[in-house]
Amino acid sequence: MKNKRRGRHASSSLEALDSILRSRGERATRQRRAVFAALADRADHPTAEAIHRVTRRRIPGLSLATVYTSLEVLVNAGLAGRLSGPDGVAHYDARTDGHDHRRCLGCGRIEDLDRTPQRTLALETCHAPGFRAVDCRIEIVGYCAACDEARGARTRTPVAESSRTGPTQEDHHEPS
Amino acid sequence: MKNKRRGRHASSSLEALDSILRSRGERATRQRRAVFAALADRADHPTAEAIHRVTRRRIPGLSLATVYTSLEVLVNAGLAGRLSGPDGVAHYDARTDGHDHRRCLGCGRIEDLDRTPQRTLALETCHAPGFRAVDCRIEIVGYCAACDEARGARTRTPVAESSRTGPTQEDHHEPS
DNA sequence: ATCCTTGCAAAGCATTTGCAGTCAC
DNA sequence: GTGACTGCAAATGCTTTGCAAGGAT
Repeated sequence: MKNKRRGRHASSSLEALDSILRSRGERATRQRRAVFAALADRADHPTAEAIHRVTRRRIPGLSLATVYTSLEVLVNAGLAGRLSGPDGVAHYDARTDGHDHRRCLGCGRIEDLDRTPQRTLALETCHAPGFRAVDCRIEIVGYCAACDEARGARTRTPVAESSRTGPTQEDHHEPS
Repeated sequence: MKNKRRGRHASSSLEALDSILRSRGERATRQRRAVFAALADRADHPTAEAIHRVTRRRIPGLSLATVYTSLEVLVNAGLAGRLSGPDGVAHYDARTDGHDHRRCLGCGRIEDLDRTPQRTLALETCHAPGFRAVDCRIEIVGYCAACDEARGARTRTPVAESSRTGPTQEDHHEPS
């Protein structure tokens, strides 16, 4: 089963984590390392609760509140990104380079898209007078192969950005 | 004062509202008409609470819960769109055609962008195998002229998608 | 030794829901 | 007249916060 991508930049980044945090006057605690490692270990974009479930296995007493504050620290330090979507819950991203996302309306899964031409174009053309652009967020919305097939020939209503009542599953399966 | 854009498609759409709702077996109530009118009346992208403040002037007893459910009905009927962003609150949009947005990190204001080349490109190229794309959401993030100037030469940290602790103002000024 | 962090629980928000009264049909 | 809709308030779910105990520097 697809275990590609696991531990992709965990090695290099985990070493940098300590010094980056310390250089910001913040402490490199076991909890923050675990949260960061759990995030860097995954190619999907887990929620705080998903990260909590994983990290709790290594650190049983770790609380969800700490996961939230640790993620906040990581985001502020530029070591993680936060994604907000129609589901109303925050998803976190170990990648901090500019890239696009693809969200499945069926299962809620968010995937990375690399070097898309529309991102390049958007960053080139978005510098309108009267607005200083610093970034752009691009998200392709649709159905992944599994969900598209599962729905079959059902209600194929082209969704815009509706359905907060949409996907419930967030977290496919985590490694044991 | 910039009152351009007010009532842009209110006339045509307000007439259609009743029949569209009725054709869906739903009722065209005074509250829903007011919510829709308030939304169509504005070029910015108000929150439910902002719409509540405006509609309450016409219908004093109108509750925030009703605004929420009315907006839900409108979104489901394809008469409005919902925007979710890093601020954690839902913004609503009277425009239902595909278009991009530009969000100011200073004041939180969201503006429409018409026919951007990156949207065309994104919709053309996003049909990857194993994914059926139905839409794309593109948001340019940065600072509007006023906010850019107000910040002056301050902390010009290029923001990615961080700062939930960012903008507080959501709603410039509403017509009395 | 200092004081930043954690864990717990409680508070905060935005949004949803249950129920009785009301209104559109 | 009937059943959907509203208004109120309470409930929900995600996220943040206050405080005492614990841990990193």
